[in-house]
Amino acid sequence: MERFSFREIEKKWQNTFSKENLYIKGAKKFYCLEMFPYPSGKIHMGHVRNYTIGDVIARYKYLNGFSVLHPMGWDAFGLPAENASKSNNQHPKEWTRKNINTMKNQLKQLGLSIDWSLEISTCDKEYYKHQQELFIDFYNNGLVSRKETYVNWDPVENTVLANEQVINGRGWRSNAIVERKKLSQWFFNITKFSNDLLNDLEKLSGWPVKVKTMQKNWIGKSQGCEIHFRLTNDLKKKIIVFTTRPDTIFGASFIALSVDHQLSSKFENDKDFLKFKSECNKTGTTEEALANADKLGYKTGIFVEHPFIKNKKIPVYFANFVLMDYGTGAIFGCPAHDQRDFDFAKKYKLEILKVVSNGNENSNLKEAYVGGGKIINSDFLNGLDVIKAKEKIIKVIEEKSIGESKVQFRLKDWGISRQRYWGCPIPMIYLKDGSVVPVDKKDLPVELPDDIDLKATGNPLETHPSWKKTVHKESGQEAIRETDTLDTFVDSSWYFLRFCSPNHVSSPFDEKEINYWMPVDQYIGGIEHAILHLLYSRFFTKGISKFKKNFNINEPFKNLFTQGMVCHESYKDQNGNWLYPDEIEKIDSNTTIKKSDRTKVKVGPPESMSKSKKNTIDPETMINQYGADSVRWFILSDSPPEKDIQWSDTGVAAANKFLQKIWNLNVTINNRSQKKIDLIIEKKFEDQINNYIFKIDNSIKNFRFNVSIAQFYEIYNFIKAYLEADISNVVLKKNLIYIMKLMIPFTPHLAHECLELMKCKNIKDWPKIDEKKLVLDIKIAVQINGKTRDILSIKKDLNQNEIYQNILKNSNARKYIENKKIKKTIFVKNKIINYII
RNA sequence: GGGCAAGUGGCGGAAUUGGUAUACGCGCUGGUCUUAGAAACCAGUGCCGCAAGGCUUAAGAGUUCGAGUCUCUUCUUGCCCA
Repeated sequence: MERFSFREIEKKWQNTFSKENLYIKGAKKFYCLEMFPYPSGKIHMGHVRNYTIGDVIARYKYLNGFSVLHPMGWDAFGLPAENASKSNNQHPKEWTRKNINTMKNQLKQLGLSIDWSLEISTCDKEYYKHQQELFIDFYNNGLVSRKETYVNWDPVENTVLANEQVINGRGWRSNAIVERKKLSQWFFNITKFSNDLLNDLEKLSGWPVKVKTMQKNWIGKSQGCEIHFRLTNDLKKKIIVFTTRPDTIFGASFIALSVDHQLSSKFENDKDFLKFKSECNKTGTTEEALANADKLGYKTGIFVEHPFIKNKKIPVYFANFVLMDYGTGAIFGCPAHDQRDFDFAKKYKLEILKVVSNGNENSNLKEAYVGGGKIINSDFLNGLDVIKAKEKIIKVIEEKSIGESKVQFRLKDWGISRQRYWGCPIPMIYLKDGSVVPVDKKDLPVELPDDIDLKATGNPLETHPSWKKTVHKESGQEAIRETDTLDTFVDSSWYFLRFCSPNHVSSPFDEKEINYWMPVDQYIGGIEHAILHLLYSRFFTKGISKFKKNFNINEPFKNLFTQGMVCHESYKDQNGNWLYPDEIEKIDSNTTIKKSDRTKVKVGPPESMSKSKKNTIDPETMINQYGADSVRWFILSDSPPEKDIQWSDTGVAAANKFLQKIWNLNVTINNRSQKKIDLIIEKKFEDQINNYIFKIDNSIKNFRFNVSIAQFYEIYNFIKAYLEADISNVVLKKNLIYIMKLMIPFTPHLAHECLELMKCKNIKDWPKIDEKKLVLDIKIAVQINGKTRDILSIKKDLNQNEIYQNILKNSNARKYIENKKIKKTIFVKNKIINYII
């Protein structure tokens, strides 16, 4: 048998692919986009899976006559480049370029249908120049502001972290305990779009429900109200609190203020208070940190009146779990029905009064009861359920003018300042007279300086001897540049727009191209970006549509697919050190040993591949060993794309074997000597192939690539069984060509090579299904009392009686119905007959 | 604690959406070929049983002529939010 040499063939076809142009604009367009990678060094299996899935879709659409935009680029700014440069003394620019080159070559080896002429890199000044322009546009349209706020400060990375970068109170990268620090920061006013971002989720029918739910929870719209509490010693003054549970007002036993509340000015000279305040600043700002932190309070000695209970005085505290940027920076505490309030009340021995019945009114609470129920101990609210009580109390509060209904969002403005070098400079300057203005658009880009001191601590742009000094041309004033750079999430919030016209010089994008290609028809990436990247991209799209007149896009991604992770077992030796898969050997199903010293190895469960656990498989090694087609085939074959997949060496070897068989089948049929022809056999053969085409086409459309691949295995067995049958070479070849065309999206190199062997000229002609032939010989299930007793192969459309006669003649179900009284017959034509006896 | 998924052989998984449960692959067993091994090829492989047959989709109930699929309860796992 001829051996299929994937090395030669893959190289040959990659050359051809690079010359193909998928996106000649036609009547039907399809924008297929996978999340672009961070150039960290080499590609990993997660990339292979992501881009293979994308390539199947892109090629499928291309072969079905669509103009396909299938670009690739690099999310090239970010902290790792800076860290790497510190440890190996290489400039971030060089490090990044080197990685991009490596990874680009690796991606090319996968045989992806990517149009590399569209390549962009976010660290190129040609890209970030336009980003700076967009920033200024956002600024001029009131969508950027500068605020002094508390931020999550990572003391190891020396930088500000977004809330989502804080995990369990620690920095996501450094694992250092996060502190609260007050800084002046630039913000995108994403909260101006809170309602749109929430409501438009409903339009996104092509998104996974799961992702939409996560975004909905993240935006977190809640109905609540403000309530005014008058100070007992000065009735003209009041504290305004915000609450989402006004129905629990009768259970209020304290007021808690943020340490930054206006009232704190009274305590500026109070040493104890200042000490308390600095203590508070050690707590992070995430909800989780606040919930888990020890509840600390500082008693002010001030009291307020309860708005509904005469002569009830409520003490006022400063508390560490109340933040100034949530609501009004003041809350009322109802310990019985809020866990934080409960913890606080226990600590400071405050009253805990139940106002919502948990069904057991006289018991003492061990923790807060946050469920629903009837209101009790609450005067005019008694007997109402929580929802009704909320409506009523808000109405009363508004009537008495002691507060008002308010909608609150959990979503906060997007802090984008980073005290880092390797990012897009924020194009703002600070004038001598104290004003802050954008850089003149004509002077863009504000370029990153190359000559920086990587060893120095702090922000290299800040410490650079001259870079930040500039002059404001309009006024002639000396000025200082903003030395913070943009969060890298900004870079990825509009790259999908840039891809539509990546070489457009005069503006970020050519609006004609945008309106042709956008929205992205299929976006593919990891679930880890379910909230931030996708939310920010949606915000950017909505923001741009506010100031670009001809920009008609409201949502960037029409369909979203989130693929699962690639997993592998992990291995630990006797000393607890992680081992790479190629350092171990499996003796039998229970024993795994370390190759070097034959000691036993502990095998851990399959987990997401990560460098720290050494459970990684290098794609390039696999491609060299088995070929790109085999790797693509395996990564699609074993699990549905949205689920996690376990990497298996035997699996990829099996893929390789099968592809070899496919090649041999093509060679065999190509050289086959002509047989007798039996038209009935030929028809049966062609009808069955027609069925397979239908199933494969369907499974590709539904992202069930593992099912498509199982079909190819069946087809192989099916065709092979016909090689010696009375069937003409013309029919065999014609149908094999159909199958090879179906294989192009999965194994493009092999499929093209086979089609060339078969002298197929018209590649771009996806096999059509003959709908009429779809159901061929009928198999009907024969059931007795709902139990299947036989399956009959019969002619189509037989009636009940004909089938009954058939059973009596041919079926071993006969014994169940012969001489029995049939009470009832359930008959579904061409599917099932069920006799009840 | 709340929300959302999911639970099918030794393993990954399939099931035309309420109508043949276990497709396809891996693994395993036997065979052919070979000095031997590897590769390749052929056959078998849910469980119990010699067989006829019976049982089986986490557990239990329900709806239905018929449930892996729909409803309820319980258990387990994963993810997200707290």
